Amino acid sequence: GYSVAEIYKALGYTVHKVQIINDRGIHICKSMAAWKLFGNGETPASTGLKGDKLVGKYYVEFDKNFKAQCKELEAKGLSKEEAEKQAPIMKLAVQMLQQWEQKDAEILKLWNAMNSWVYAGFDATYKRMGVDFEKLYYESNTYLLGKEEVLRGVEQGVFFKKEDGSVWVDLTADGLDQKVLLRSDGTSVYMTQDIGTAILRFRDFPKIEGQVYTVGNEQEYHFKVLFLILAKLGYPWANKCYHLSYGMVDLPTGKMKSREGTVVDADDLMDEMVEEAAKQTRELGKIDEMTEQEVNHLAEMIGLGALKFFLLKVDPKKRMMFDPAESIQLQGHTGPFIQYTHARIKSILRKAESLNIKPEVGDLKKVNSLEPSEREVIFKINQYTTKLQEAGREYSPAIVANYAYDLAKEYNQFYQAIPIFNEADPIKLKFRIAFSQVTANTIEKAMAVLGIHVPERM
RNA sequence: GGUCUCAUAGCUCAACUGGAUAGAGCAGCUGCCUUCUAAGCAGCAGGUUGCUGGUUCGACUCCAGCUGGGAUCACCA
Repeated sequence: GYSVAEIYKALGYTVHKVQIINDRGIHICKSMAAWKLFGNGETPASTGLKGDKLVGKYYVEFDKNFKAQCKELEAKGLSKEEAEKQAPIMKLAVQMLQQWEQKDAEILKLWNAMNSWVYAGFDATYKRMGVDFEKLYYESNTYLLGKEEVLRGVEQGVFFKKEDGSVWVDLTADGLDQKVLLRSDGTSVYMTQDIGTAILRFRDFPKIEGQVYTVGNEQEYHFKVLFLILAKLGYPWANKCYHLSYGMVDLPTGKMKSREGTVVDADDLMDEMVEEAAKQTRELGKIDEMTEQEVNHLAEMIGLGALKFFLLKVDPKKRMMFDPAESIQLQGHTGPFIQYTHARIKSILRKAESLNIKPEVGDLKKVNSLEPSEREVIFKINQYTTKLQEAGREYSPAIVANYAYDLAKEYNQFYQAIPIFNEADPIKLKFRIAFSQVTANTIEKAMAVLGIHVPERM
């Protein structure tokens, strides 16, 4: 999603990158409940853990205890549903949610503390990845507007109220079901909040034409419903909202489940990749004239480049297999392959400069006398804009990623086939240096769209 | 069960939206560093594009059916 925003920026659009933060609801309360029971007052400061990790730990802790308690209750003869309701730890979480909605001071304090830990943790991770958002939306704020809108919808007759007080939308005419928008006790659901968030965004950024939601494909139904609701409420931009539904990531060991803690941790992954990059850089003996700081900087660039490229090279709409062992690869169809090509070109450009050879495109009629490998590279360079447009149309950074790879691949073939500085003809020599420079620039641009930096040497 | 979605080399992925001999990487095998960085290049091997039909001059691509994965259909988020 982030890279799609960068694609549109590169195409000249104005883009606002925003994020919704789900800071409301039972899932936070689960962590809170487990922390209260087993936390012994732990904080990120006291444990040295990142805030999001600490809260995540108690989310897993909750699930563990919850399951154990359910099992116990089921052994006593309760049904599964009954046991899930009666489990003491779940009762505590539900109670906390109610207290939160009633603005209970003590609960709000704990909620504030744990949320701030999570955000601080996320911030650190985003910062390292080079991801930033212009504005964050908090569900705990936006649900109120959503509620207003739903009630307005009832007045206008696009939604209806049942006897128990719950509010519904009827989407059977659109081939869908009836969906609840407000619970019988008047509290809001996930959908309510998203209605508010959407409207708020169009108020905050009046000039935008539409919105792209980058959310996993398990929420396809949700967004289908959301956009229909927005249309029913009379918002003309409703049909300019698009759900970029990305496929889930599978691990060789099975599915990722946050509740069970079987997720690949982004921070750990980045550490591993950077470490591997540093190791290989040292083994290849490329750090001769580099300071320790420069080596670390390079390793960070390569490690993160490898990771980002690995994730972005496949079509986001499809389900992908993420094999950590394979992602750590720095050869072949990878980010470092492209970074390496860039570094080599830079090396050529430095040499040309030291020899005082100026890049010059010269007479374009020479195109006919081009070597095949030269023609391939130039052909590829010229595809950049087309590919970028295609990527925008398809909402697919993979198109940019594979373009950058293809360009690097073509250039490497030329590089191998024709040693530039052996060329006696100065016109050809200058021309080759010129399109080498353009290649490097194009690689840099394409990679920048993906949030990947390219080094001067590696 | 309804709806949606996916299936391409041993593995991970491409294929300009219906065009020529389906391409890369990894893994395996062979070569290439006294020449701009070998994180590279060249080559070998690997395919009845899940199956069966249909439309078309032409199908990985479109349609139907089947098989097998996945998602979703909560007063969860």
